[in-house]
Amino acid sequence: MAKTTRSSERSSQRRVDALTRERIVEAAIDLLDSQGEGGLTFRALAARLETGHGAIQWHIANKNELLQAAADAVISSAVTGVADGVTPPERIRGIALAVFDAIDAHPWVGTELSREPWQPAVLRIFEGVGGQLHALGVPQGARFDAASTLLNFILGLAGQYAAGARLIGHATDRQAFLADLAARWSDLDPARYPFAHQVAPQLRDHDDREQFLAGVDLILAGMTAPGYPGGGVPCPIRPAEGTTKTPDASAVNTPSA
Amino acid sequence: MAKTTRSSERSSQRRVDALTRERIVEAAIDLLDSQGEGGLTFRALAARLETGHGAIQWHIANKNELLQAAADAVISSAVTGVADGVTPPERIRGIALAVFDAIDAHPWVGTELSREPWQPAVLRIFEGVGGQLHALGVPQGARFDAASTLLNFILGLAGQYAAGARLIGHATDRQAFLADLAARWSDLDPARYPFAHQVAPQLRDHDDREQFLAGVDLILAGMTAPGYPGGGVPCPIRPAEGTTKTPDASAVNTPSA
DNA sequence: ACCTGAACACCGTTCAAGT
DNA sequence: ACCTGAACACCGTTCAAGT
Repeated sequence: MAKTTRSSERSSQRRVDALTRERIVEAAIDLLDSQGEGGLTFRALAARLETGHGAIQWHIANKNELLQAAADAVISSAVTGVADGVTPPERIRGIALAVFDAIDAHPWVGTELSREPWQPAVLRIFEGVGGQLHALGVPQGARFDAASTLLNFILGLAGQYAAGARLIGHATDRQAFLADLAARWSDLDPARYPFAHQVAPQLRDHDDREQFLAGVDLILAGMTAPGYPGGGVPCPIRPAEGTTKTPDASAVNTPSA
Repeated sequence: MAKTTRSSERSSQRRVDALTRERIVEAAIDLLDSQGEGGLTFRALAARLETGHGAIQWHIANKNELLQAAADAVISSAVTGVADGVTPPERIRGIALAVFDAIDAHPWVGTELSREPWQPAVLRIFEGVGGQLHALGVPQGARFDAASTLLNFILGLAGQYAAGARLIGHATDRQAFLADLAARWSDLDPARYPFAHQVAPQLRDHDDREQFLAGVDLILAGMTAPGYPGGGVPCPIRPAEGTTKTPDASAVNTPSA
């Protein structure tokens, strides 16, 4: 063992705070959390890591790569923590809520997710929800569309929620922000905006997290509804006992043709 | 009439190409369409309008306001063109597709919609879909959540689709882009990413517009599914005859308490 | 009221030069 | 291989000064 760790020994003989990709991403997350989305610049990052900004760009090519790496670190740890061994709809809800809570804690993640398609973090979410559709009873031909629907809903909320957080500071300001927005909706011409005018009171008092979960449930309900492909089968939101076990990879990958 | 048009006569006596908010927004849209999202700068706009960039910022305070105005102009004209007098689900589909097509023609609109919550353009979409929910049979208490779900789905796709368009040039490149992405999904470790690995072929051949419509239909199906509030009532996607007329504003605004 | 253009305070990225 | 720091080519925004 002493022999095999030669290279890691050598790296540990450098300055303890050697500049690594990992440390850069970590510092970027700290900076984004504490200073907001505008707070991440190569110069600020360089100051925090006590180096030049050119040094950072030797490890990470550009800002896009840095943001994707930071978002993936947050989403990866959020999705990994979701309880396993529950029913498929429960797992989908769990993943969705984990993403929501991650964005709530790190609003810049929401901006980043909705900014770049199919970045690693987005793929994780797609896989997380898509992997449950087989066990949920959605037929092979409809799974891609169904997963895409859930993903786009999650990303849509991610963007909106992040934008809201960007606008207001946090928590307490939210009440005032919603009250102000609800007042503006209430003042809208009922002839031109009857719906917005009508739901203004609900806007003021609603809980984003609950509304998000309601959206997930609505889409889950649609997947098993009569009229949707694969819907109408004797499989309500909760699958029949005995089918809740997550199928192994080989079963999932059985070609459908 | 000659007397009442005095002020408009006076303004028409100015240079024909007087700098107005309208002309600025129009030029901004042209610039965004032709040069892409990065093409809109106050300097480029000033050059095109043959003035200084300070002059523009006298009419429009900042870039955010300019982008919102441009997006609203596009969405407004798109939503206005949707056929009236059809069934509620048909109208929701029509509005959703109008938004999709507008983003397809002006990808920067997708970026802008997903960037800022409750800007005028977003409110138009929200009203457009939300206004159909009553006639669709969604009970009062569930309408806000339902409209929000549809809206977030649309905005999620808006952001992703715009990001895709930002990445690739247009049309023909799309085939290559999807083929490349599908190949990468296919190469993913089936043990870690079974779902993405499995749907890779579908990703390569899918049509974004059809998938978008499938998502709208899935959510519509959920609204009338058993298990969802108001679902299970004898009201399939198409409401019973005689209830399809859009209720007038006073009926819609009846307080529910 | 409307427009000008210089000045300010930033950005991300590049790159020759060092160790 | 890894890091430095100056230089480049931009931004949006502000603002005293004009007409």
